[in-house]
Amino acid sequence: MIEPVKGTERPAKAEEILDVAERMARIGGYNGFSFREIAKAVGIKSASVHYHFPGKAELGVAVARRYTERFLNGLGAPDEPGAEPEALLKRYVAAYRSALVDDGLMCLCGMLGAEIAYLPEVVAQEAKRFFEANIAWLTAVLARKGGEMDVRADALRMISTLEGALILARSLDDISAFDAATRGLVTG
Amino acid sequence: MIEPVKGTERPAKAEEILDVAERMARIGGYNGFSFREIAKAVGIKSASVHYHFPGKAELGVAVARRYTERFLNGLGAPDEPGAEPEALLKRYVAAYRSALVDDGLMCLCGMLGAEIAYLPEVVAQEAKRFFEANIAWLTAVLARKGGEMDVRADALRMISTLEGALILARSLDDISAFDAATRGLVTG
DNA sequence: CTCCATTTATCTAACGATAGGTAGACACAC
DNA sequence: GTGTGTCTACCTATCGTTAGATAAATGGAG
Repeated sequence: MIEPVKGTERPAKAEEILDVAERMARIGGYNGFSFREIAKAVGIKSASVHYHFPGKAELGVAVARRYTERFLNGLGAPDEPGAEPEALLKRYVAAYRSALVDDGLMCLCGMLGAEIAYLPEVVAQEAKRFFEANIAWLTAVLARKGGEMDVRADALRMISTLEGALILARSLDDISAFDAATRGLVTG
Repeated sequence: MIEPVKGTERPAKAEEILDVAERMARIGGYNGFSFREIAKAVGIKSASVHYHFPGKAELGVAVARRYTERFLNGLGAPDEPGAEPEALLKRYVAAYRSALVDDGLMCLCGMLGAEIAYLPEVVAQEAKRFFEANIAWLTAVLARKGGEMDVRADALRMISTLEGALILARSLDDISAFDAATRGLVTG
């Protein structure tokens, strides 16, 4: 039997709860999921969800942490050998696109970021950490690419455009709007 | 006595309600305002808010309509004589920036767009209309400027970047992130 | 000018639904 | 028998919404 390496081993039911909560949050934000709805989806009662995650804030933090971790893992190291910086940037854009096109979901932290003023402080911190990690990854890749004047500004611009494009495409109910908005983001 | 020209004359109290609702919605989205909180802010009871706006959806629509109208009015005509296209685009960026920096508020329709899956249909339509009007304005300006290959794509990219930059800057609690993200958006 | 009807704008009080959260009992596994 | 995980049964708070009453202003009709 293969044991997970991470120190974040969780009961299967807890993982299930995170799955449902993440999907709901990526549609409707922090207010888009509730203990009762999650409980119904995973086949237990809402009181039992509190057994795995004491409160909504803790659940929100857990969802955001796992999301950020997976997102970064999916990107790979910014100095990945054998991967051109431009290919890494394209991979970055593709990560956003696939969320929208393949799963019909928004970026979790884009959702949290929009409503950040109403978030429990601990959850807001996780959204902030996601963006800071993204900036770090992008600046590392852009620095490797070279020729950039202000890599941090470019990183911020890329993230902004992608997050905004998700919102815009869903508002217009037109996936092609995402592609149009992000066209030329990488190859400039 | 000067009578307002518009067909949207409203009792002063209704306008007050819209003011409060808009400010709350631009902080916390559609779920960020409630009849009770609005009522408290304008000094009446929540039931009385229903006198002016029958339901929350109608209030949301009224807020969004007024917001869009004011936003477009603030931009001026895309073919405004004596205004360089580039100056108009800078005015567009400045509109977003001033909301964030001067008022500490988000774009209403960016907020609505983020949670659009949970919105009453009529409210979602208003958010969509805002973006479509913005695309129309920007494409008109960009077409005047000339030399663009795909004006619609450029318009979508500008809106996405600006909306995303608002979210990013507020998430990072760093206004300079907005400026960095939107630097070179116009003069590119 | 006065009387009556209507409108305007607000109130009190409550409704049913849903939210997050808690206490204590119960079953099952090691 | 000690945890682990789930249950039933509740709590308090807030939500949008409604019913019904009230007081003040408005506007014709006699």
